Amino acid sequence: MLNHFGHQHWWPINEQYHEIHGSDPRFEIIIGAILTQNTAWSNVEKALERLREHHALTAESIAHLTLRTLKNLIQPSGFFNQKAQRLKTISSHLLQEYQANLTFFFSRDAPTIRRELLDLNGIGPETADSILLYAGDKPAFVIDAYTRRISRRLPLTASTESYDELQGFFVETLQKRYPKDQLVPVYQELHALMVELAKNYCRATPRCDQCPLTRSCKKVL
DNA sequence: ACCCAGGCGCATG
DNA sequence: CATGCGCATGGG
Repeated sequence: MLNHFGHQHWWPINEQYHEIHGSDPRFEIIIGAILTQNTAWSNVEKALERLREHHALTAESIAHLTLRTLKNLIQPSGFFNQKAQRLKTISSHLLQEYQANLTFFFSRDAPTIRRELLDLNGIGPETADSILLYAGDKPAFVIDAYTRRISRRLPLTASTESYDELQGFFVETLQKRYPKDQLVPVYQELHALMVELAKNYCRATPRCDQCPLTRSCKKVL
């Protein structure tokens, strides 16, 4: 997939990104992970841009905005009533418990942070793992609708697997193949590549959970 | 006029 | 416990 699609460079965390956007990319990733819940990324970009224009890409600002203003800002990303509340919840949590210091927040092991995130209303397993992997550089493999679709149609696992079971399959397989210090970049790249693969060759159609992958899709694999 | 998108929480049986 | 449903927008 890497040969076919090239690097996906999702959420690059580097100095350059920080300079250009003037906000902590880790916080943007946290916000983006919530805004993209069952939503096209193009819509999330519109919402992020509006937040950036209003200097509302920090935990402090979001925690202090009125709910009404926040809903208006993120309106293009859909589900804005629930998502505005969810952004408030995570921002207030980071502010009150960690003084909005993300280095402090991420300075613990992944399972601890994961449990803490799952306790917040509006953060489920995928959102938690996306935050851990792409904002925290923590080894948390992300399972999403695309990953699940490909896994079912190959098939890689039984079709009744839970989130944790499917994640376990990927983690065990990858841990055997890569040294520990390579897992984070491998998780980041592989997840992004599977999304790209599914977008190109494995789009959702009604009652298509068992339909075979196309030949061109298998060729890439 | 449809269908789809990088889920989640809550209400039912 | 496990499905089902509502949430809302913009692009194909």
